[in-house]
Amino acid sequence: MAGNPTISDVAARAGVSVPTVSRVLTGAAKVSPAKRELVEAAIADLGYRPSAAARALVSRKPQTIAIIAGNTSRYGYAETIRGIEIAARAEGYTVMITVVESADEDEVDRAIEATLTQPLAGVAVLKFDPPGVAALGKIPGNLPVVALSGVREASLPQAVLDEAAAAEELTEHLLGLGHRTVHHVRVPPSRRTDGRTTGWRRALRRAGADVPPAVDATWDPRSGVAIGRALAADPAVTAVFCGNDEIAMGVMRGITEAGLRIPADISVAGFDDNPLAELWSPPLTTVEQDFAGLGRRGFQLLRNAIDGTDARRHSTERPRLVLRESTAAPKPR
Amino acid sequence: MAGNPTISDVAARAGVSVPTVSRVLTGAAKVSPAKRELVEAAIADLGYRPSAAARALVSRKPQTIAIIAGNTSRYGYAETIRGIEIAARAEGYTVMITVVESADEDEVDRAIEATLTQPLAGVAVLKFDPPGVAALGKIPGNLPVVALSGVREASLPQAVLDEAAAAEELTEHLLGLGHRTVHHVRVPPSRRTDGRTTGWRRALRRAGADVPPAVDATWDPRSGVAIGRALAADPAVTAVFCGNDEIAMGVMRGITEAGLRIPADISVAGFDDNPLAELWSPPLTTVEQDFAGLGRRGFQLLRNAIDGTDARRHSTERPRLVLRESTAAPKPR
DNA sequence: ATGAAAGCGCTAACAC
DNA sequence: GTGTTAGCGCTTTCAT
Repeated sequence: MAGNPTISDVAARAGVSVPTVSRVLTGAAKVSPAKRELVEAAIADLGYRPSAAARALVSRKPQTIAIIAGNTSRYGYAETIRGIEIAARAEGYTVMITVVESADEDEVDRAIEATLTQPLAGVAVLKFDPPGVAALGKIPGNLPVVALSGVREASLPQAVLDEAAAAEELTEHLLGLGHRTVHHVRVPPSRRTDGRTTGWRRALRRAGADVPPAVDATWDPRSGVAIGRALAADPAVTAVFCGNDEIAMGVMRGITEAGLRIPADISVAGFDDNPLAELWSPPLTTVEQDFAGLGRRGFQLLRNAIDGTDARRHSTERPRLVLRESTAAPKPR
Repeated sequence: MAGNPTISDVAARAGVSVPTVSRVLTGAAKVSPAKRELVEAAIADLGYRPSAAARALVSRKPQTIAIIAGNTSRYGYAETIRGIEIAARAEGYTVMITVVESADEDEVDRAIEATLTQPLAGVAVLKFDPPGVAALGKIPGNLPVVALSGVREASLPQAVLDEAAAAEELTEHLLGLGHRTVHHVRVPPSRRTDGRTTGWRRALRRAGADVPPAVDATWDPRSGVAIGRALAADPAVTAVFCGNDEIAMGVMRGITEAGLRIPADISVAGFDDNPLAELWSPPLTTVEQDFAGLGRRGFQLLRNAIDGTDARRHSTERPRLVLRESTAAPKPR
């Protein structure tokens, strides 16, 4: 026996037929205790492990789900993936990850093709960015899918973090402190607009405040530094809402380098509640997003889709404001 | 045709035999241009996609590798996984991730079993922590494996970041600044000792400096705060080397809360060069670890093992010291 | 309760 | 070059 033992090796060793071994394995039908014991002993002796490939081939019930993501290492992405993985593992699913780094059509196609080639029970797409959006569009309709993201959408099962509501609440908090308006630094959005920007604008409009143009940062926290310096140079800027904590940290550094203090001169708020946010100086006011929970909820929706359960297809959760020391009332003029 | 089209649907549609379609697919043998075109048209029409399960079953050349990791979201882990994934994808491999959260025997077994059930070309294990070490011990010998880690080891192919050398260099730097000794805060080690601790101790010993007991932190950056406060209370402490940047940030916060300044009163250095390290106040002296590169190198070694190439089985890289502003000469007494 | 036979979708081996 | 035949490791009939 050169390679791994197969089911027929087990059958031979136990002195039973192959289907009987299969029955023991799957528990699908009754097997007499005596034979069951023989089979189990043979399995243990041989170190036998069933082949998922052969199983998926014949039973058409793959136990693998694919996660498609534009990134795996940034905080929100990594935590969401972790949440999916934990929920999936708990229910006996294996997880496969495909990274689609750009929305470039060729790259998306290649990645999707490679993934869909696998026997998949379903797919979870992190629709956080343009690659995610592009990937979602390519998944064939007959495969169960769930989208995870910050922006609500109609057609597919989707788990959402209501970023717009949270951003609105945060902006209102800033306005309530007495700021005449709030400036906004965006992280790269998944589409023309994103929930954080939408909520921010909504709060400003409702309060009748000026809506200054949003400033675009990249995902690199360092991109916030120059933006912070520029913001510091504008005396109209008293409060800044950043698209994520990392950018906020860059912006704060830029503001500090320009000689202003936070929050005395300018209030800065972030988004995500990165584990380092509370350790920052000053500790960062932000919005706690339960990414791992998003992942878990997403997996549940995917399971519903896989099982054909006609259960809920949507799940929304409202992120929670975390007030710390980087925001305060504007200084009197 | 209820489900997905199969290779025989394609063959029927193109008016050729099944193996001919297979030959077009794999490029393994010559097919006349005419038939090739027919086949390609049929594939496109049907939206046919070969089944990786069936392929792996018969060809015994799976194109999937598994990554086994104790965590997916912490910086070093996430970056390493990203590096493996990118390298693997570039060579046509799909990546599957298994998380083993604890070294608990049952959990490790379950996770490994579930993974090995898949048709796998090979496995990459992140041997950063006890779960990784435990998992590594469970991989059957006939499966290509690579270990990625900070500590050199003999028997398996392994890609390494020479943390001991880097930690030694960093400690020497601190000693060279005039500190009588350097205190050390450890992150949870993968075994009794880890490279960072080893390098630190080696430098101290060689310099004839005191070797204070190492203090243990958890992975949570907040665990550093209390440690920082305690360290600040000890007047003998003038320099602290932390096992990673996040802990260093917690420690710095604790020291600052205790009323001391960095680096004037106490120098603090980290490890990893987290993207936020240079934005911290003061910017953190640390060691840049190329985790993504570690992942890439690891994948190459794994490929060697898979292909049976008798190429190198080890790859070491020396992390690079990054001097910033959190370390300085001790203040004169 | 159990075995024999069939077949999942594909590639390998062998004719021609 | 191309078709025919076999068979990967397993589950699913269908007998018994």
